[in-house]
Amino acid sequence: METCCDMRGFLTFIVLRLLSKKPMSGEEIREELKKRKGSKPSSGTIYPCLKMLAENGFIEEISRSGKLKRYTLTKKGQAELKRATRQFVRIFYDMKEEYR
Amino acid sequence: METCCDMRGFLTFIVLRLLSKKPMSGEEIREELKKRKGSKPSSGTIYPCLKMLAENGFIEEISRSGKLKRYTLTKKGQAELKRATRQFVRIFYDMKEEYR
DNA sequence: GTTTATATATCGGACACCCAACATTAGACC
DNA sequence: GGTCTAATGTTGGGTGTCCGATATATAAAC
Repeated sequence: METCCDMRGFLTFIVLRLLSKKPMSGEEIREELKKRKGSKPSSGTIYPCLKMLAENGFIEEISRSGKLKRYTLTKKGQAELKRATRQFVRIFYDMKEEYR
Repeated sequence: METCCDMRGFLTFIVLRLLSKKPMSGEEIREELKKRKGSKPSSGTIYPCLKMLAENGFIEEISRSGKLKRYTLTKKGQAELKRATRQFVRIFYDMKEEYR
């Protein structure tokens, strides 16, 4: 094994973050993740994730343009993102120095 | 479900980060994680993790004081941490604003 | 309306992550 | 040496995360 730290497990957090900035569709989120991570999550990853978030009231469909189904955060989703962000900062507060 | 984003999957990354700053033992790492996350990883979590990292040459035992077995990063571990940190920053570059 | 392309959705399974419980080791103290 | 305590180590299993393959829906092009 040449690498560790594959950084799984933050997909829902990243999705909430992206949707908090602007409404996005599954495809748009996949594209954004490709830019950031280098690899595009499969459709079998992103749509179940969106479905789960919607079913639990964190996000909701806001518009449909063409085939694109865009989501945005609900109040509950905003609260969850806030909570998760606090947690994130508590864990990684010393990452600050890495951003430059 | 009231929360999502449980932020699993970053344990090895966090461990490498901690060990890059100073040698630490399993117990010391558990304590530090309790401070940051609020919950202490179980011994069945931390020791297999350290074992895996050691077996793959990312960390090595550096000293033994009392029962404490302290580890530090190897060259390979430093390289992996650097790679993972780049990845992390690429994904979360826009978290910058959250640190204040 | 048929074909084509693209976005969305579902399903099964592989693997990773972590915990709880239990077992072992090593030093401290007598 | 014997006992106690704390750190380390091991095992089994539950759950989460993600992928690849497959299926469906939608709109555009013709």
